[in-house]
Amino acid sequence: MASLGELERAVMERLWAADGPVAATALRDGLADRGVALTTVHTVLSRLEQKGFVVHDDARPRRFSARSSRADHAAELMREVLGQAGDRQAVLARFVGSVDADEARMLRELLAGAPDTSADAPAR
Amino acid sequence: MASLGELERAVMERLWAADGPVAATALRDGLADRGVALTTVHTVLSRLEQKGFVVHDDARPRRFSARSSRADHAAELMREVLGQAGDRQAVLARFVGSVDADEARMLRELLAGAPDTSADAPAR
DNA sequence: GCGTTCTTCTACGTGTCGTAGAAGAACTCT
DNA sequence: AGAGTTCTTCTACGACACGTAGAAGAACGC
Repeated sequence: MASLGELERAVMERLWAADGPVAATALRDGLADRGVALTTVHTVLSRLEQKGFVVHDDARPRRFSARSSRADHAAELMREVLGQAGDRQAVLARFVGSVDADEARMLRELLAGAPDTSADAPAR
Repeated sequence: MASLGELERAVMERLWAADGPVAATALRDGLADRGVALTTVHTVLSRLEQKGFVVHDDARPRRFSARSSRADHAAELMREVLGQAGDRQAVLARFVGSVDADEARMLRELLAGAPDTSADAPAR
């Protein structure tokens, strides 16, 4: 799994927060606190594209968007961790043991709502 | 969160698999396929200690052991991902939507077993 | 057409990680 | 105790990822 650097994560955060494609200039402005140059933003965007996290359209001022939602990304990471961890049951036990009451409730509801076979993974 | 390199992960894997402290030489032998030198193993162990993943006793041929179990580590990673991800509900929904029937069953059982407030997070 | 803006190429500094030699410390065995 | 063996620590280097951005060329607006 490719993990993200500091700036890369910040950029993804902006893309996830946006409700549509975003131009590089807008991203630079959003990252004004960091004072990064536009070219820096472009470099990062290229790298994110190579890693498969970002795509851009071919409109003239290019617009970039995240390939998957923040939630999808996070869920995928969780899956990955679980998958690579040998004893899934043990991991899930520790995980469930550490969630707070709120999260436990959410999990119960989600598990109740989604019948077993779960052939319903939304198209994504 | 400090993530692990290739060799670092391999070493952790051995430590997790072992049922007790392990000497550096044993680790090197376990990693024979890689043909790493003993000093390399030591360097990696030092770095892992700095990162808080490993501790060693003061017996003379030093013995190293993982600070937390593989399952604990994985569960902690899952927590971390969930925590940093803004909308926990959305993430959990995606996650639950992606687990297989087996995992769903485990989760249900674990959630049924552990009462709500979960004021039982082990000292650690 | 001409200035402005965007895109792409190339590059460098820093930090992390794999890799290990050298030198010193400690142990074992006789 | 002495000598050889083994372990530990220090130091270092190359590769690669990432933050950073300048320069040069491409496309656009007017």
